[in-house]
Amino acid sequence: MTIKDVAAYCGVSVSTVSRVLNDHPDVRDDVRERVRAAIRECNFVPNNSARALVSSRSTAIGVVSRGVDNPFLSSLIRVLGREIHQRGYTMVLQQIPTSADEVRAAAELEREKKLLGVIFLGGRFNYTEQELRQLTVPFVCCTYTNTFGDLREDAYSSVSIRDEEEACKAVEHLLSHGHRRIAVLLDDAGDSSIGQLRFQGYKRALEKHGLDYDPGLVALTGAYDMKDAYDGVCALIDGGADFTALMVISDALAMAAMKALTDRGRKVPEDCSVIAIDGLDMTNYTVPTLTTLCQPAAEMARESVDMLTGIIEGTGVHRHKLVETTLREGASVAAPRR
Amino acid sequence: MTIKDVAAYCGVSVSTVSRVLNDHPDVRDDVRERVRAAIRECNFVPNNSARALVSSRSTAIGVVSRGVDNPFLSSLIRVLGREIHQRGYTMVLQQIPTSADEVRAAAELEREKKLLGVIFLGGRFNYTEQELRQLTVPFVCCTYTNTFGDLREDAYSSVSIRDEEEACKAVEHLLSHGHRRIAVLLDDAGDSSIGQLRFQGYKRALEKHGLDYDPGLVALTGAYDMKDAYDGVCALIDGGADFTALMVISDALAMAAMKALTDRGRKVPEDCSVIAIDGLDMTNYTVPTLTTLCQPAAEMARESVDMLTGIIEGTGVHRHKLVETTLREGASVAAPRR
DNA sequence: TTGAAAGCGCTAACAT
DNA sequence: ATGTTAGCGCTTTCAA
Repeated sequence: MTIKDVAAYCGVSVSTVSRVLNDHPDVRDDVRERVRAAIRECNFVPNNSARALVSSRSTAIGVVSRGVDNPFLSSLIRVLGREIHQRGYTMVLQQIPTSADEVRAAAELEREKKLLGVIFLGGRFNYTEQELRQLTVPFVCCTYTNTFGDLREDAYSSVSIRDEEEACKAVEHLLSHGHRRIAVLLDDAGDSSIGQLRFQGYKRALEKHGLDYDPGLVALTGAYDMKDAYDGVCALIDGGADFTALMVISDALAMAAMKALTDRGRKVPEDCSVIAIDGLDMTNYTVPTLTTLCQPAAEMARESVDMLTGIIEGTGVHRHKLVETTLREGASVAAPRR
Repeated sequence: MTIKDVAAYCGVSVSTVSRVLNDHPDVRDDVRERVRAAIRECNFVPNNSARALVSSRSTAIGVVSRGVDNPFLSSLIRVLGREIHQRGYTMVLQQIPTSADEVRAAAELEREKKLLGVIFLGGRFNYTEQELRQLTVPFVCCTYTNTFGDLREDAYSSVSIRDEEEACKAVEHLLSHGHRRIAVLLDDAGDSSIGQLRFQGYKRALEKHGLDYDPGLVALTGAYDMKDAYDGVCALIDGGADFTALMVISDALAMAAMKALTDRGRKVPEDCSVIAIDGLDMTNYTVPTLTTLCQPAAEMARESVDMLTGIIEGTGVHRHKLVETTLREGASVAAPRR
């Protein structure tokens, strides 16, 4: 069933059907109705590939998100959708597995959907100029910046928190409560990841306050996974590690960590304080409520869209915005007992 | 930058470039290398719209999931991806907002990606034959069935749990522990939703065991939302409702419910037991661990793909598979104190 | 207000 | 082994 069949079905030309499809004014009302009826009766659904192939301009902004089940990214996507729509653009969302290549995905999407620009979510930290040449539209990295790549600063935009600094702040929050033996839980997924940056922040905080870094206080998870996090913390405890507080690199892993502590007979926060970074809505509902540094998702989404539309419309230039987290005091941090 | 440009760039014809792109054997090795180099140097990325438009057959199976942040669906998607890939097909994932029309989305995707079939996740319960005629390929509803629509049974496949019966089982689990005053938490999103079916199950369990249905023991959430669930349970308690156990229609809402109970000074399970339906991995990590009826996500995914590929390959017919949940005993259910 | 016709970028016969 | 060419379904001039 094509536009041609519909045209034949109601005795008009394909251009007329096309006009109806695209709400062009130059169609007589009765003809318009006749075509509409035909479309309905034939269950005709236009082929977007063909449309995209031929139509020159679009209003599409691509959002390429790596990781299907990262809840922080999900909340970001929701706000992005709203912001993009508000500015009169259309969001084309592409979620890809963590193992996939987001740049390639974006490049293909750019051609398929005639994108005006791309917003990357949860991508890698080490893009090269070479690989980004696949893209011919402007892009912004949301939640991260190209720390380890060789991109020129004026070649893209980014919105992110200072991961290292914020992790340092998290540890300092624990320090300010009197903790001195502070453990850390992180994923050892890759070397150029958010986890590593936050781990650096952990070490810097210790150093800054004259504490020794003790590798025996590091719990590693093989993957970014709650079971692994749970096991990691259990192993730490079972190994006899002596700590009164735990810094976790993300809210999701912190949930598993609190469970491990509880199951091993350590009350949170009495026996062990826990702090994390992210600020998921969900961790408002853990018992106890998680204390965490919230990333300003709404602000990050707004900034990303602002920057991108600025460049698309020629009114802005590439920038790199750093946003601040906000401490959300739950009930998972207290002074150490001893 | 098109295939034509690449062809010109290295002095061959477009067909040769096309052959290289599609790994056709009939290209001399040195030519193949030359073309590959050109593709790299030109940062050429093929236009999938054009490819899809012209190529007749594909191996694509569409997965259309309504609801970006339903964690149960996320886990399903992961398994579906694996299963589809294993059978030599390609998964084309489309996640759409709850407000969107999944049938229309699927129909557009069908044409764009030349789908062989569609798997719907989290869709509506009331499809009409008429609207489904937009689709010209077979489809299966995963996690639900067309309870309220007029689809003929042999027009589609489905894999789901018996929502009403399972909810009934959940309540009976509470009854078996000696509970008699059992409250329920549900979303009043729509009338034809999973929530309603499970609510029916709640009422049936009471009836079956000679207990009166008390509207005063129903907590409603406006939306499917943790904050609403939390407020709903608080309102129930503050209103003086007298109950020793709570049945929640989903794991996510149960997390919020347990938090509300805890915040209002009711210990789970000592003062109030909680049971839910879903079996998210995450609720293994709540404190206390949630007792819940687990939907067999892996089995559901496998069955869905089996059914669909069976029909695609002509070796199967449309069926409606009902799967059983498994009780995962956490620590959120105990005998009532009084 | 309508229709005819030229492509959009690509694949797949068909020729060579 | 490589090139030529006819479309895929649609939008968009341009003419009528």
